[in-house]
Amino acid sequence: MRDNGRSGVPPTIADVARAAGVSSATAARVLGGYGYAGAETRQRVFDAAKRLAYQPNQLARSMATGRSKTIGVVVADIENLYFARAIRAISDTASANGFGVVLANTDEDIELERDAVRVLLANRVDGLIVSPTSSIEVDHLIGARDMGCPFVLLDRRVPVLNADTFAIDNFRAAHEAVASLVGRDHRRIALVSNAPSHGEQQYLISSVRERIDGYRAALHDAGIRIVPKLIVLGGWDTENLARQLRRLCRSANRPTAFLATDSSVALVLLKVLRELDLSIPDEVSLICFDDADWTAAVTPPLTVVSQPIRDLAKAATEDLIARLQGEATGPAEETLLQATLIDRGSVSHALVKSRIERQSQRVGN
Amino acid sequence: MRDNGRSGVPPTIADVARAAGVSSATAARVLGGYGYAGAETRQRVFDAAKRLAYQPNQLARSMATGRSKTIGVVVADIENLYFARAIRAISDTASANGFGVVLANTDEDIELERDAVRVLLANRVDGLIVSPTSSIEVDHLIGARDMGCPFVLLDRRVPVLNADTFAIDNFRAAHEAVASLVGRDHRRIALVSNAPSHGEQQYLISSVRERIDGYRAALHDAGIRIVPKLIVLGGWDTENLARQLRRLCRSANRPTAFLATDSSVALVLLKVLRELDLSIPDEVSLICFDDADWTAAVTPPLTVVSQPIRDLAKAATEDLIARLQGEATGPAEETLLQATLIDRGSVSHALVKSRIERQSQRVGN
DNA sequence: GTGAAAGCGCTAACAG
DNA sequence: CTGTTAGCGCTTTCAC
Repeated sequence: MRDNGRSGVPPTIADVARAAGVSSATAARVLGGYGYAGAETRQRVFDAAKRLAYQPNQLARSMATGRSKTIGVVVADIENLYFARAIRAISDTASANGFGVVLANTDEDIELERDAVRVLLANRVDGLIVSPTSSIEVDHLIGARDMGCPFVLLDRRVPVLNADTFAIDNFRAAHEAVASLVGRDHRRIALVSNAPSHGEQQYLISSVRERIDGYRAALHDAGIRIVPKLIVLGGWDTENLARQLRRLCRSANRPTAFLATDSSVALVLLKVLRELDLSIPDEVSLICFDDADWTAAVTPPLTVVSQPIRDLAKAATEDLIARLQGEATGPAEETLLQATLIDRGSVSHALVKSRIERQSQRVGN
Repeated sequence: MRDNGRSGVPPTIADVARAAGVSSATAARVLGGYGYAGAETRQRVFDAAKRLAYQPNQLARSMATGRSKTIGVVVADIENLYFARAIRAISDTASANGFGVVLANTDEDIELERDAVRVLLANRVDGLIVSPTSSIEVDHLIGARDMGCPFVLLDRRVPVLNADTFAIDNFRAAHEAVASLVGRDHRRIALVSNAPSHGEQQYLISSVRERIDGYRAALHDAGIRIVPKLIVLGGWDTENLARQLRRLCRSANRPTAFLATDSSVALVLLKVLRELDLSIPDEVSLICFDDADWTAAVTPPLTVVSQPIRDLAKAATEDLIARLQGEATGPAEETLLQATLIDRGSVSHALVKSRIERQSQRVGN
């Protein structure tokens, strides 16, 4: 009754072996590509396999070998361009190495992250690529490692974990961006992020924290006083962020330039500026992180900090796989890639504005 | 030597059973939540499990039950906003139902799609959600079904497959968009897509084909002649698309309005228009499919056809899971959701332009 | 209620 | 080179 055709029940190695007239061990060896097998036997097995449309059962294989050839990916949100690019690169790199990818979103919620890791562990992924929400609550990651499931960190650093980490040099990137604004005589420069506002410094995800540090350092280097109000944190709440920005832009001391920590923040800012009828770059200059495709198509095109996230994700995946395969067993390493400032024209000289105004008045417009 | 601590080897049900002083069958019953178990036994098992930090091995479970509690998702490209949203919704819906998601990209390449399906099948996903690249080469999908792996179609229809399908009413959406342009006196309306240009009608993915049909019908209804040159197909090649658009915009009979079949196409168009210094909506009107977040933030905000892709993806996932669980065993059904035209201001009256020009000349500007 | 035992499909020694 | 034989960790009859 078994395998009497193509009806619902996939053929097993035993079926193939029977059809080929060999033992299932032999069939397994040729189909699995390990161990020896005579040329003719080999052929017979392949033929039989093709005839029955045999598909190896990776589950059984994993069961027997103890390794599933899959890696788990834990990020905040696939819809976020940055992570989408990362996942794409991870997925490509993984399948090029014969690994599958199983996905989990956390929405920056530590409980969801815990769940996600638990599920992935239950599915016996061989390793994890994680962009952790918290740099404090990391017990589940330690637990994963204890259970023999290694992980690498992507985009965010958590020193206590002592794990291979792949990130941007955020300090430097922010420093460079702010310095370029300072170089055009901007002095009231705001930093805008979606990150949570409540907590202490240490509760911020490392990337944001480092960007803030870079921002501060650049201002400090230029001898510009740091104004706390110019650091705007939205707390993952777009409406809230928009409100804060509106208030800031209406205040007497409106910033002349903004640094947005990602493209979705830039979008909020763009909307607010349009509401208030403030033009870029004449009245307000803007730089944002992430070279989203739309940033080059809008008017004016946006000056951005381009992050090599695909390279980062690829490197992370290759590193994880190398470790899984026993190569690369050294101590934890940190790979820091440099971001690139792409000047497109959303930044102008801070004085242009007042010059224009004076000019207009003279003309009597 | 086994399980002497938290060292690399995860505890099994047998370990828990031993620690609880019961048989592994009993431990399995309480941990697996099936079959009977005395209240006290139950407690002892739970305690032991917690003490050992036991994590069920989903692989072994799948092996024994024959079902893996995972679904495979096959789409063209995660980086594409539309699919990213879909995947997010699928992933959320799946995990709400205790299912995992494993991912595969095809890049609109039929060979990659075949590979992807093969890998997913090998991993014994219980079912598939597919956005097929071709409506012709679908043997691998039929094969999957024959092997007992059911699938639902997302976004694209393939009637011969006779599978549950979840898509937008693309004909109607395009018809409505074009009609709204016609209503503002546009008569030279171009349709722009990334889809391949070479093949016959039938080789186009269904969504694009239906949008073209809707476009044609709307023009026909308005008594406007259809000009083949106004249907621009890029063939997944952005540069090529840009070239064609540039040529079209420079021609004497430049279209007064464009319908872009997705937001990435709109991006290309936006860039070309900026190059040629054509302003929206005064000189050119534009509607694009997909309510990408940036479309509302740019100047002017773009009028879009908003597709309920998240709802679609959620419905697809729920339907698949229902079928997997034996509920919903009826014949294949097609779920067509309606898109919504969101008017934001990138469309103006076709005559405005000439009127403005005449005015300017009168003023002598 | 609980335990013993037989698989799920494959790999991995180990003989021959 | 090829066949035999144990498992991998869990579920699932079937007795007790």
